[in-house]
Amino acid sequence: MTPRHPHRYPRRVRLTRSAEFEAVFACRRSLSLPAMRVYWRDNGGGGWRLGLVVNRKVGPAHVRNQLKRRLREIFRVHRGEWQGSRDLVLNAAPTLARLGFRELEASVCDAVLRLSGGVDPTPPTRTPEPTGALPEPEV
RNA sequence: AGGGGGGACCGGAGGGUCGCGCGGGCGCCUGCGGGCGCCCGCGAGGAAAGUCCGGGCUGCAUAGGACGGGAUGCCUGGUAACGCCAGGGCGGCGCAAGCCGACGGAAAGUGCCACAGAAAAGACACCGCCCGCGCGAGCGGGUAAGGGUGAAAUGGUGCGGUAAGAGCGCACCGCGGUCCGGGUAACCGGACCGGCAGGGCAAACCCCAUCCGCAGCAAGGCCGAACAGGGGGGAUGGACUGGUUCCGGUCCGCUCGACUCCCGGGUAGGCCGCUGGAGGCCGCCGGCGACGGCGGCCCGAGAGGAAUGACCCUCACUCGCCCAAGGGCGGGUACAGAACCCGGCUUACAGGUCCCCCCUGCCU
RNA sequence: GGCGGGGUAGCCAAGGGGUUAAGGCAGGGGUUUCAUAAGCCCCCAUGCGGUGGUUCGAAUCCACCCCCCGCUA
Repeated sequence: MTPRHPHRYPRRVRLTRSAEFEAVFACRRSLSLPAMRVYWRDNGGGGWRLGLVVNRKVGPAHVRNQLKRRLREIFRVHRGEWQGSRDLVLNAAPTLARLGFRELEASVCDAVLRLSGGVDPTPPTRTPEPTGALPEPEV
């Protein structure tokens, strides 16, 4: 990692082709929240990568575009803080577009934290996630 | 000063930090496909929207044409083209500036006009009115002015006329025709003639005039894996076994399969199309104008699971609260995001700027 | 992005200028029955996605918007 620019967002950390999206969906691991649905898959190193799904129910084109830009911005800033290495696909619900940037940021970070619950070496000892028995390869 | 009408335009401004896309330059790395870093430049709209029209572009089809189908619809221009625009005509609204108008044809034909009404199209006479006959009920005839029905009933007003009436006659208006004048034309004006030809609906079928091949960048073209499959060629082999090491024998294959080479089509993916154009700005000239001509200057997005975001500061506008002017605190700043490119139309839109014109009131 | 199709009672829907906008399912009320189901009768109002226009008259014809569903990788 380049110490000078820790918050880069180059194209290679995005999911850019159908096969990559299909691979994430094929893992059949997801987390459903009121505001979004999160699919993920371990990609075996290389850091976190992001794919976005925002369908027309969310709003008109400029609303969808702004939402995707904000989600990318959140991912760019927080990507280095998260442990592990995974591909994420966020499927946004219509209510997500009504959130301000700060609320959006909090809800995305919360979602990532929750799906990392089973992986984190210091798991929160509260209620275990239903998918706690992840076949997590060693870090 | 108040009210109203028309046109053109802007659609937050400045700065900072992090980040993204494209182009250029330099450096480093490379498995030569590219990757990374630094610097510079550029990076959504007036509607980018709806996809309602028109064109360019691309492919397919096509001898020419007709039929079918669709579109347009006062005239003349503008334009690459248009259902757009400009000017003009006609009709309607407004005191006016101005605004609005699907504005060809119903004597080419077909069809429809519910209910009511006598009668809904070249048909008819309910109540009336008048004349004749009859004691009378009524009958025969004349009439379409009046009543009544209806969205719509054979032109309107007035005078004459008559038994009562009627374009029956006359004047004006309307309508039709011919001629003259103005205008490129739509149309306008005038003279004469005709007593009137004739209901409405063409966003009913239709007729007339003009225009239109079909599809759309997911068009179309190039490269092209893995895997499966197509076509053509090359090469003939494998197993077992007998004996005088060089000859045989049996079985299978020999149009299959396997091997190898070549060719062509497709898929994932990549590249081109992809942005310099009916382009923008300024000036001059022609034109009432839309627009055109000439000259100069400029380059202003090219993504592809899809680049414009996040945060902070100052200012502007606006709303609410506190409040003595002043200010303080908090909130908001529209409609909305390029996807091949243009010309229009339509729809959405906080707020604001400039110019011209009309009406009313007051002052000079 | 491009190209098609469609909006009629809660649901499925016919009607394509004429005055009560068919019919079926569901729901409600009544009748029948000892009771239930079935049957029979009645009900769902100003309404045909909105806004204008044409017409005497519009769900129907025309224009413009809104929404929904397909096709095209």
